[in-house]
Amino acid sequence: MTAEVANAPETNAAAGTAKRRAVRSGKRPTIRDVSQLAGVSRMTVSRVITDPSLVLPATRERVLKAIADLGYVPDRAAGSLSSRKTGFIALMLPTLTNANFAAVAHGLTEVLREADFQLLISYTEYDIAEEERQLRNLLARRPEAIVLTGASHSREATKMLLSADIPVIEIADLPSRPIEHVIGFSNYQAGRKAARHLIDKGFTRIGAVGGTGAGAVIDHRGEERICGFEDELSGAGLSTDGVVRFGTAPLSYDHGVGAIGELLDRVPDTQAVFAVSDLSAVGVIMECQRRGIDVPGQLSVMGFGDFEIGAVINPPLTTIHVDFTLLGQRAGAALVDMLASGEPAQAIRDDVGLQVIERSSVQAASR
Amino acid sequence: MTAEVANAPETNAAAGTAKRRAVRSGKRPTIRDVSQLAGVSRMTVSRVITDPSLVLPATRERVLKAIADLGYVPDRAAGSLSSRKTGFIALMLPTLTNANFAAVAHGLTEVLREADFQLLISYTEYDIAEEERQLRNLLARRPEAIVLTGASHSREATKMLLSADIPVIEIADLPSRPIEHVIGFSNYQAGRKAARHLIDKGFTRIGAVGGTGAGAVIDHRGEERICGFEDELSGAGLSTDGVVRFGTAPLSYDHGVGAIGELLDRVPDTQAVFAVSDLSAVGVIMECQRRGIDVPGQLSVMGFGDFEIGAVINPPLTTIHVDFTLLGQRAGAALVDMLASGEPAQAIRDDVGLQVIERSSVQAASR
DNA sequence: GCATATGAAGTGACCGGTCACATTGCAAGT
DNA sequence: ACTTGCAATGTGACCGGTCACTTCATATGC
Repeated sequence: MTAEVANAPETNAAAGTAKRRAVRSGKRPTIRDVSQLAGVSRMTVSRVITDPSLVLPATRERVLKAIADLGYVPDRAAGSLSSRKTGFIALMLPTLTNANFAAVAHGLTEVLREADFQLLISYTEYDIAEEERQLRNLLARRPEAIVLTGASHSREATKMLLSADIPVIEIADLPSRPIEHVIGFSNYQAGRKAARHLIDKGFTRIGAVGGTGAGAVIDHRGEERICGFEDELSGAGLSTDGVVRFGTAPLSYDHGVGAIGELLDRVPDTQAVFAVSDLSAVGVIMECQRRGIDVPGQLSVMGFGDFEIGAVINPPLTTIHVDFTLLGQRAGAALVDMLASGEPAQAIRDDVGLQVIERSSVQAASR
Repeated sequence: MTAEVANAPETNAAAGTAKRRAVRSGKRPTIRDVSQLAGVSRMTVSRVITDPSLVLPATRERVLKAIADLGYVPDRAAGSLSSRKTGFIALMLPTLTNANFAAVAHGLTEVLREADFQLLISYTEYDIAEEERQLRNLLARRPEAIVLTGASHSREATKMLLSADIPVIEIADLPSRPIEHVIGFSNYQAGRKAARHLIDKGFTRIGAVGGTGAGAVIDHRGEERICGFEDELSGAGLSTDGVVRFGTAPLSYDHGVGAIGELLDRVPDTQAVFAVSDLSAVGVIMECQRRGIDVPGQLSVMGFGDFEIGAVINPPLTTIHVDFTLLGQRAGAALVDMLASGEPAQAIRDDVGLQVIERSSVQAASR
């Protein structure tokens, strides 16, 4: 027996029968088996599956019955080869262990499911070399389009993307030289906006915590936010001594815990901090509680990403919101359009924007 | 031009060339093009790709050069059809918006990447009907194995899984009648263990918060934990009045915020609460803070899942840890073994176990 | 009543690889 | 010198669908 059903030989009679049939016939039924059983040609079966309206109801029923009786499941690999349509959309993200990127995947799936596309998800762990490797694997599956986080790719990766000759959408950033389509927001502007917000609240000793920009594993988007933040600070004539780069991507709660320590060592009288990620910001707040530093009384804290946890903690976190689900949905909708109509789509550049969400972790400076 | 490069006509000279070549030749190069350019047969090219050791180094170099010159990327759909090996492993989860399930995906990928398998991820949103639909789509891609969250499937889904005739691994549960292999832990035992822990701390008025068991969208695993919890409570002669089923899956922070309100309305003098998910537990703690209820002074809180946030909040959350990453890795390793060796593997039943993590959100009852 | 349009179903080639087996050249064994 | 063995490469069929046509029957128009 190929596969024993442990502890439950009686599991399911019907299923058992199906199983035995599959084993007996030696292999899975093909479209040919179905056509013979239904007494029609293979093409008719194919039509029943791809566009039933092309087949007379009576015939259709016979075919459907044959399909059900045999437990036939079409082989998409064969179909893809012939029709040159795989129904795959490739998605490459830095990681799935990040609620916002997971939201992108959800948004995309939602839209693509209806159009019968299957997402091929890959992740790079923020590693550009890995991105190239994964990309090669993905392209071998002949996706009809590819969605990836934008802005920084290896030379070879860019080349592969271009010669793949399929729609390419970069998301979660707004690169100045996109490969083709872009649906995202400016991380640099997010940083500036954060700084502006804190400056407008009357703070003058303002810090920030982000990841280090060294090594192969870099969070470019986070770094861009930090750069924007620094520039805005400088532009306002304020010191950037409180901008701390600490630890490596992916940034999580721990990061904030460690980074705020370093920041306060450096600039003890800091009034407000921006963390490049809400997760890090939550870590900052928790560490402050532990140290007896009142947030926002003594230190205001601001994050980025509007993660769910930010709204729940005490004090609730002021942050910058980007609608990642929407971003995924827009990307999906754009792809469905492009792939349905002929190809020569105008290059898209879609900024989904940013929004400061004011909650109570930031409190205007007392004068 | 097929695809305009917005705002950056000068993007990348090399890439531009590749693009033009692809466009000029009209379509992607095939193994035939490579073989002609290299002056060898198609089979030799195929060998260079799948097992270079079969080809003389000199020949190999010529082929590799031809591949590079043409920018050839093999078509796995064609290869799959012929070799009857797709290199796909299907993974079906309730959602990706859950750190623990995402961890499973990560653990699996890690192991499978090395063996050159591509994960085909699908999620069901805790909906059994959707599971069936997704399963059908997945099976059409001819995965060589399938990994899914265990215990409850539709009749039709079970049938499809059995007749697919590929290894099936159920994870994140330990169904009494598994389909084939199981790598997981007992959610029911997790519930009992949680109750035991709180009872041992000396509490007598103990509550719990979980999701409702009604409707199509059910979190069976959470419900099992609640059942185990109830049983242990009853077994100890304690009341189960404080066991609250509230809201629907997926459970997050909000759930705890709402559910603790209902629980305290019902049983105001509750001493300790178990939440079926850490996320919900965090919500409970934050809501208590807001209401001025001291945790753990007035109310002890315990969660499940050992999510990162639990270690960071104040007070740190007592919880039950399950190593989901390990779970994914084990599943991956088992699959690699099965697929490498011949098939007739012994049915696996692997319990990765549970571990109570004591932190300070639970404090022994004062007598 | 007959040419023509239209809908339903069938035919054979083909998609791009890989399988099983055949062929070739050359070193080793007797 | 003549097998024998093996490594390197080639040959043609085939995987399971779908494409572009063709065929056939029936409905339609004049």
